[in-house]
Amino acid sequence: MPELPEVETVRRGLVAHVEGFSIHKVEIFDKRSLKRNLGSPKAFAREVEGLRLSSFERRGKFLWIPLSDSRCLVTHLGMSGQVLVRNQNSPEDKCERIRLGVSRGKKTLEVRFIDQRLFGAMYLDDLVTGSDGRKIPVSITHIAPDPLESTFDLGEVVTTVSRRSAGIKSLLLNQEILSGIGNIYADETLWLTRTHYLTPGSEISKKKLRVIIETSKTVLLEAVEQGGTSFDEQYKNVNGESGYFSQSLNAYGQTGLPCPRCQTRIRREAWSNRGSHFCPRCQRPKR
DNA sequence: AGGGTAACCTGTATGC
DNA sequence: TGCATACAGGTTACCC
Repeated sequence: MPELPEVETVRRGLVAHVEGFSIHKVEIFDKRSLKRNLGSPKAFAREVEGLRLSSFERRGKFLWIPLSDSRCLVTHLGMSGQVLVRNQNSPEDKCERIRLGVSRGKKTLEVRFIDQRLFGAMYLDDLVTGSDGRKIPVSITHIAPDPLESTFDLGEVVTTVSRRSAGIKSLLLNQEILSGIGNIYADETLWLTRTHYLTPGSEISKKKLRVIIETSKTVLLEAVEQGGTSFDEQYKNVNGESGYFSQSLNAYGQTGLPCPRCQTRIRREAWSNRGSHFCPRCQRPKR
């Protein structure tokens, strides 16, 4: 479910509601949500309890809380993960997998990790200094900077993409080239730039690649401003509220609806175990 | 090395 | 109602 804008919305929600709180209790309802954690669930709880939530970091779709100079708690939401901040004794949420009891002074709250499909996870990890000098979890050293990071190198990404023969969509989704883009924002970026999703990266001019990557950044930023994209119960911010970017979608999930530019019906094609949405007229394949 | 595909899971919507 | 199928905001392991 969550791509960069949704994860950033969650991050901001945590900053607003639980920054400076300390973890006093850990409850694990489903161990499968710790699948990327190296130690046992007990060791996880032991290490996390007592620690202070001093800051919330993000790269692409990965979120982490530094716990010391060399350790952190990483959260990845997978396809269906949510983080909700609830009052103590709030009604139960479906598919809650992990609960962190947090408090500051007299104020006590719960940070609930919800995940229907179990593709997401929370796990403890070591922090290392990445190539750009930023401290990141070891497990994400292969994840490239996202377009919203100050170290993001547009020229480098354009060069990489221009050397690849894979389709532009799979390159935009490749988190080792640039991170944060998922199926929604890839389809939206390609619609905005009138690009067919199967066009090989090497067949697109550098000038146009530059426009495509810059457009992806604009789309991500606008979606962050709208609080992300929600079309069902699967994505909510930390308060359980929906984001509004779904109202701005031009292609993703718009199958059969008129293209906002030319009125041709948006088509969905099965692609790589998922779907690709595009306008067959505005986004013709290069012949 | 790079590209494509299947696998990991659960829940909901749709059609017969 | 019951059953089968399709589909869902991601990542990774494993083929070629």
